[in-house]
Amino acid sequence: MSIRHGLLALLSAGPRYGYQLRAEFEAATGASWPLNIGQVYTTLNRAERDGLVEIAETDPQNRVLYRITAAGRDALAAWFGGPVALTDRPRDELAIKLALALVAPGVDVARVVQVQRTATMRHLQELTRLKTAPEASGGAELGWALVRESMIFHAEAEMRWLDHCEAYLARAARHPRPAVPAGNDQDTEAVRR
Amino acid sequence: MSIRHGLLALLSAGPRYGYQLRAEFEAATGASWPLNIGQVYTTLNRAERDGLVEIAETDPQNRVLYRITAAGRDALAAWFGGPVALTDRPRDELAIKLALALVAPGVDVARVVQVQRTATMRHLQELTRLKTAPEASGGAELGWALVRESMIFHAEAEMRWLDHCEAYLARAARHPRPAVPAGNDQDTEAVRR
DNA sequence: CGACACATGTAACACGTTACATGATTTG
DNA sequence: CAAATCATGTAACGTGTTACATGTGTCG
Repeated sequence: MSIRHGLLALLSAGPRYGYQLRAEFEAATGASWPLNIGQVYTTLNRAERDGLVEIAETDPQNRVLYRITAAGRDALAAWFGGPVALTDRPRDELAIKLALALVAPGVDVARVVQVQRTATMRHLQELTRLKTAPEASGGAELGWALVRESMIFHAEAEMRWLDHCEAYLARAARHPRPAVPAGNDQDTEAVRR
Repeated sequence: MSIRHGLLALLSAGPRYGYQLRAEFEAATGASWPLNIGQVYTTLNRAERDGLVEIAETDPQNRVLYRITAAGRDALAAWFGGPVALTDRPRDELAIKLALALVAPGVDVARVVQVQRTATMRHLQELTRLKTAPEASGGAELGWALVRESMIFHAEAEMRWLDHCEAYLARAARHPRPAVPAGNDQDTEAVRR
């Protein structure tokens, strides 16, 4: 629901039209997550369906202006007023991947960790490089800085976690699990009952 | 696509049926993201449609066993072989929220940060509490430990980021932006052309 | 028997994403 | 004029999510 709320936030400053919303959304977040223009219109339609926005009028240039409604302001206030909960967050694909690499037979977990480390490291370097880059356009530079820092912090956390995993695996290698004796991959345990 | 690949990973150890897949998936990830049983069947159907799995046979107990196909093994190998890319990851709702709180009029950004900090802190405490909890069932304890650590690392990163944001805001408060003089929230800038 | 867990499946919906169609306007 | 950009919209599809329907087996 981040796009929906994001558009509501922009509309809370006054009526906007579709293209303008995309431009301002990307300006505010530093275009970290490019927003397809079609998505803006579908999201606006659904928000209108739900009574959060309404069509205000038409521009001098014949552009369709959307206005936030009272219900929309309520939804926005609820968004800003409460935290982003755990349950709101999507599954962490990397964590799932590693956890399942452990139970899937014939997967070189250490290699998976290494590949990810390389990619995350490259990502992290790119982000830090951007930090010192001469930011051209003025304006909502602040938001992009915050988003960028968020990405950096999470990438660093991921690097640390990968180190952690590697250490864990190294320890597990020294104290190996008995593992399945024969080559019978087929039947492990049925679901417990 | 994490669920799809997750099921493929489990099926790579041999044929499984729906309920079993859910049980093993949750066991491997520590039930961090509870998996609705309906989701398992729809995902299996779609994977079958795409030729990644096929129905193997029926159990002694009349349960429908799915088997991974060669194409499924290829897809799985590609998943494990490559990193989780940036573009694969969903939008970070918290970062978007903060970035837009900066540009939305009349939002107390510092309060948003504080509310989030409280929630994340509580989350972090719960996670560290779980770390020392006496884990009952044996088995795939390792995966859950890794997932839990991942959550902890990311929660810590979020706390640090929130501190960072607060410092940023405090600095901005000492060097305030001119801000809009009158009460005219309506029209900011049109999209640049 | 009745309640409960197991087991499979379908239907409907949400959001996000892409591709496409259609004009108007600008610009080289 | 031709190409590009602006601007709005629609159609189709993907995954994820929930609710519901249905039947079987078990256990008190």
